[in-house]
Amino acid sequence: MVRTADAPASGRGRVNRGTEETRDRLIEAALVEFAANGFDGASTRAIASRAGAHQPQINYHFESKDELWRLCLERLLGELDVVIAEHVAGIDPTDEPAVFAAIIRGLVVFASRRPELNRIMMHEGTAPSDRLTWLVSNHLEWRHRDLGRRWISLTDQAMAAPLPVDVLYHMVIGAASLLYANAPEARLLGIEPDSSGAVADHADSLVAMLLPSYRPQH
Amino acid sequence: MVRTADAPASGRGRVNRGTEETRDRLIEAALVEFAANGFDGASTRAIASRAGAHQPQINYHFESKDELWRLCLERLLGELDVVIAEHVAGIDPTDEPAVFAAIIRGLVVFASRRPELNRIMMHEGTAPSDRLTWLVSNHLEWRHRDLGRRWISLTDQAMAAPLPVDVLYHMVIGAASLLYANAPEARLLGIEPDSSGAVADHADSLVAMLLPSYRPQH
DNA sequence: GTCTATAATTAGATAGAC
DNA sequence: GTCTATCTAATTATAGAC
Repeated sequence: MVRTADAPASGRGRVNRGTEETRDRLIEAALVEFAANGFDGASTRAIASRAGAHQPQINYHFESKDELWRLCLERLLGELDVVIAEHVAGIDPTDEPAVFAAIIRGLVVFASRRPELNRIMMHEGTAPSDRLTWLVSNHLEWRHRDLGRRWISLTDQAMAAPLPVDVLYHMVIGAASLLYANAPEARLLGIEPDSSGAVADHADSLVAMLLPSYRPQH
Repeated sequence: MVRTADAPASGRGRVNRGTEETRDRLIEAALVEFAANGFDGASTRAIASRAGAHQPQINYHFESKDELWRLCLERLLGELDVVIAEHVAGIDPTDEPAVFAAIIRGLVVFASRRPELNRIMMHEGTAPSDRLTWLVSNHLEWRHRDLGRRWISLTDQAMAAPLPVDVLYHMVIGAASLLYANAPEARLLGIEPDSSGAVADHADSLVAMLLPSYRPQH
């Protein structure tokens, strides 16, 4: 089914190319600015400027800076899910170590490609706020529970390193993502986080440390 | 040699009790605010209020908000050095795995006691800035080099996990500190980062993962 | 939908009385 | 040294022409 030019859609299905594109560019620019400078440090002027738009367009396309922030998080988390799904695809779901290893690899690869998500979460996690409460209850809680369940199952099978569940989540995310979240700092230290092969090595090392008795088949 | 009351010191050696105390409280309050909200999110009014002082006192005691921030970092880094020195004290310096393990334990213990340092560093590491350049060249560079040298030596002795030097620093710091840096997030997930015994277990787990063949004597 | 102009608030820093 | 009052600049959000 093709939509013809002389019969433009109306109402709920209506699509305005120019508008959707600007909205999209604003979200993309916002997520970069929020990641680099935090919520308070990211001015709506800087966001609009990065998107090639004017500052008042933000409040035309979004209810507030807060709503824009939430849309940034949902875009990034959606992309994370895609990358993890790609890594898990084709693996036997009953092979729990292999699935867990694929999730960890997905986390490392995503953190290197899209450091913005981990940057924003590290900014927001340092103090209670309405944004943090929204983020945890809508997006983080189930992910945390899911990873914990998998870890306990692997622990029961003696496949897991001796790591308490309560530290697993943050240790894994910290070990997987700080290098990329703080890439500007790393570069000043002479490290190039995205150099070829380094990301895969990083992921392999982390998997090997978490699942000492697991050896992936090549 | 005792300074008598009727001969108050003057010039460079002069000490004003009230002043030094206010200055001290302002630094302590600032470091908490910078850690919670980032440099931009921490207003000088909020800092002064937390210290029980008025906002203009900040510019009386410090040249600028930037200088106050640098003094916060130097206080925190000084405290980190003390905690690491305490953990390394009494260990045979030629026992490289034991020294490395003690440093890691010191990092975990300090991150749990004083999460402000890692919070601030995670805020600042997400974008280039004069603050970040100052921090890296004055305080982070030598620490990074020192840890890397120790890791290479342990790798040569086959005591280290198969982890590239270039990822070691951030993986260790991320694994050691994210739980405490993002404690407000962890608490919303139902985790109490500072519960008794958990910090020591965290440190032991991390050491065991990094130095698989090292077994500490109890 | 996009633009200019601006309202309303808050920021860091300063002046001057005490 | 500490306080009140205030300056200048920057912030988010809105009004209204086009």
